[in-house]
Amino acid sequence: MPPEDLKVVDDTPNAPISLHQYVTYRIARVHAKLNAQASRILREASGVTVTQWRVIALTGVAGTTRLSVLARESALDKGLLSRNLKTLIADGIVSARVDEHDHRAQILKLTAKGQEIFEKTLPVTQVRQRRLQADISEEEMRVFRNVLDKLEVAAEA
Amino acid sequence: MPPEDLKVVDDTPNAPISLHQYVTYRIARVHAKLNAQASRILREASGVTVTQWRVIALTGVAGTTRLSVLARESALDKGLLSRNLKTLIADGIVSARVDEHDHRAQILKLTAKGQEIFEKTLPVTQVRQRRLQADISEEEMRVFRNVLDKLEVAAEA
DNA sequence: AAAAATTTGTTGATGCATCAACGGCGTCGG
DNA sequence: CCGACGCCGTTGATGCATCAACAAATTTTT
Repeated sequence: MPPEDLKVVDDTPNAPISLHQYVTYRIARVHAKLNAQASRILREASGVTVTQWRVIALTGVAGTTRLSVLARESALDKGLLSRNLKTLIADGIVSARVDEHDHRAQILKLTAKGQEIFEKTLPVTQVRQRRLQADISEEEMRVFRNVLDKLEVAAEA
Repeated sequence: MPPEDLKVVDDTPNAPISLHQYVTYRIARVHAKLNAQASRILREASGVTVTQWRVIALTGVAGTTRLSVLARESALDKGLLSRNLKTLIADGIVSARVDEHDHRAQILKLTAKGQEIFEKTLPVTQVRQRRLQADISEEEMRVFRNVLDKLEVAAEA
């Protein structure tokens, strides 16, 4: 009987194993739910997708930036960013002009419309963030982020 | 200047805001990295994908199960599961036979080949799990999971 | 100054995830 | 018994994410 194998491990006190399907798993689940929530909130607030909002937020904060910088800062795929920027530019939310000093690169900036979306949406995301954390103490949060850091490092090895 | 807006918020002591791009964001990043790592490890170990492995593991543990049960237990989309099962069945890893008592449902089970993969791969995932947690104390882990739970609840609201 | 290597951003291919619509089956109330 | 309803699993459509190949521009090496 196959169940035996896992049960033994799972029932072991302090078993690191019941967590296999747990940590990675639970992160995946929580991630999916947070993502769905963010997606819904952003769509209602301003009709942008999560990735689009990330680009808008990063660009808004930076004032002026470039795709390669966004890719580094956000850890998002440059191909993904390129596609997203294309629609943001087409929608008049981001402007792009060729860099004088490097003709490969484009200088990205929010348009007035983009700026408006940024300023309107930022508070919405802040409220959400506060709600998410309402029930979590600072100490818990500190530990949480610390563990995330450790997991991220371990995930790269 | 747009940066002002955020800077003010970000620099506020105890600002809940510097975390907007943090918690959700960091979870997304860690998730992506964990996923990529799992994907690589599983491909090397037995040539299955992450979702396939989840199906195999759940089925292996359960001994016998059904798609709807898998969907509930794993919180994966039933459509996604259906597609994955299709290839697992085609590859001779899972067997399916119609339930006598409910002709809509199928009874799923690992084949000998699937059982072999399950038994060969389980330890690999266990080792990985131990590595991931090597640097994390039990207390940290407890807090971490607790925060994940709270976030998951908050994400559903 | 020419060749090689690197960087920037675009595109295509593929796989994953989510949502919605559907056909078939079973169950429950009348 | 039978019609309404809900559940099981499949399929299609769509969007997201990752990887790899590429052209153009720049930088480094020799």
